[in-house]
Amino acid sequence: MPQLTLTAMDIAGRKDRATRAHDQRERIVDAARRIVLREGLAALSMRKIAEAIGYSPASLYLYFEGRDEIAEALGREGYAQLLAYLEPHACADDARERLHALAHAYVAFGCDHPQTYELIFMMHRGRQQQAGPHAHRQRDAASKPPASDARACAACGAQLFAATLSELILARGAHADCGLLAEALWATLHGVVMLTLARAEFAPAAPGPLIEAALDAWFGERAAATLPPAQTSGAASC
Amino acid sequence: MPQLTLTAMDIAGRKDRATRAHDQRERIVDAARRIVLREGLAALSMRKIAEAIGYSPASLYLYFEGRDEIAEALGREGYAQLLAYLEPHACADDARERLHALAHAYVAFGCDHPQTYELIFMMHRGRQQQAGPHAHRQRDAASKPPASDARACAACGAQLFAATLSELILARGAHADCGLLAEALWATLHGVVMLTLARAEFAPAAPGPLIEAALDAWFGERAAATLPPAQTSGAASC
DNA sequence: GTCTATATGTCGATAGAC
DNA sequence: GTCTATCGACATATAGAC
Repeated sequence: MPQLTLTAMDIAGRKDRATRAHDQRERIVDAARRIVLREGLAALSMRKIAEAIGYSPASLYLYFEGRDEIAEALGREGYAQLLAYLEPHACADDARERLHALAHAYVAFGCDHPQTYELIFMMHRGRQQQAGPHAHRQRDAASKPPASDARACAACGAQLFAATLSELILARGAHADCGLLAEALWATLHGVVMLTLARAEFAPAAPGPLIEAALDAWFGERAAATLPPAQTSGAASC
Repeated sequence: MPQLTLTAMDIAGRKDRATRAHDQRERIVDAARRIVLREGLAALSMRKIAEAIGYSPASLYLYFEGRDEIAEALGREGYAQLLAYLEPHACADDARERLHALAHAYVAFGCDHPQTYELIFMMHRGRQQQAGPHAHRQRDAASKPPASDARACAACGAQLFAATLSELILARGAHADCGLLAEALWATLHGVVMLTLARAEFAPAAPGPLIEAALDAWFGERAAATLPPAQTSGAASC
């Protein structure tokens, strides 16, 4: 049965091809990650990636549509890194303890891995239309999903804290709009990170005490009974 | 007295020259501002500025050392704009009312003038070393002051709120570390703005209620007695 | 599948004529 | 003081040979 054998080989060949393509994509992303970690997202370019893996720039287009797709892959990866980094800090039994640990870890991650944090939350800015003459075609084509998994990450920043926060509040018998407070908490931590990364002059002298003060005022023991009630507008309460 | 006349003319001439130079600088900055407002800071280039005012790119270097100096001038201007925007919102007699108005106005300014906000707080990022081959000379020369008035703006973000905040807290007889809380408040508002500017998916559904919730939890009437005490570490208390 | 070569555009900054 | 011309570098992306 030569047909069967041929079919089997076809399948094997297809698998091989798929695997090789996958490996190449990984090599490319690896090189891209090294560049971003060393020089920042703004310095990422097809040429540099190609040079780093001994390719010609043209070959990269066999595996990725362009720079943006590579950057997006790095962003996904970065978000996974952030989650992995936070996970061990979410193990405390006490909700309050857990919330504090998570908050400090979040800021620590952002400050210690600025390039990765930038990848996650700042993919958009700069280099808006600095591309070549064919960029508009790319843009039109890429306008299908503004970001394939953007919605998945959407409120994820807040959701990182929402569960713990709701547990904390419920345990105290208080009734508050957890979604709103989680967003506020996320914004605060994000703000601390961004101010720190923006300029040394903007950074809070000591982020640690600042985070403590913020959490204490919001969720400290003495604040237990004073949380604002769920509001009529906006996000669903917990 | 020909000497005197000559001297007088010299002085007049010098004044003229200085005035003209000043006018030219203004023309340049005006054009630069228009470009940034229309296309963002990343799109600001010497060539575009020159074209906008009918100059050759080379001529700009007679009035500015380079792109960075122009951007810095725009940043100063943007900060002044922010202050001017906030001022009318700081007129309420009641400290609590004033704090709320300031907070909302701050976020509104950032969201409504993203390019200007970027100019103030994100001058640093991207385009780090995207310049030409002679950029290193520039960098060496410019390394005297990392930013001439950076120190002046340093904790200004927090200071925008510190006075009102301290008044509010003192009025209630509570004792808290105003500096720390002011920084936390600033970080929160900055975070809200940045998340909003970064991506629609990140932005809080409604910034208004979020700000209200944050302020209420921190400084709401029911939170009056529960503010965290001044801490031993960090900034000076008020 | 990979590369060379190229098209097309961007930029900062300078030298030297006028 | 202003411009032309240019240097030297960056980029995205494609066409077509091998």
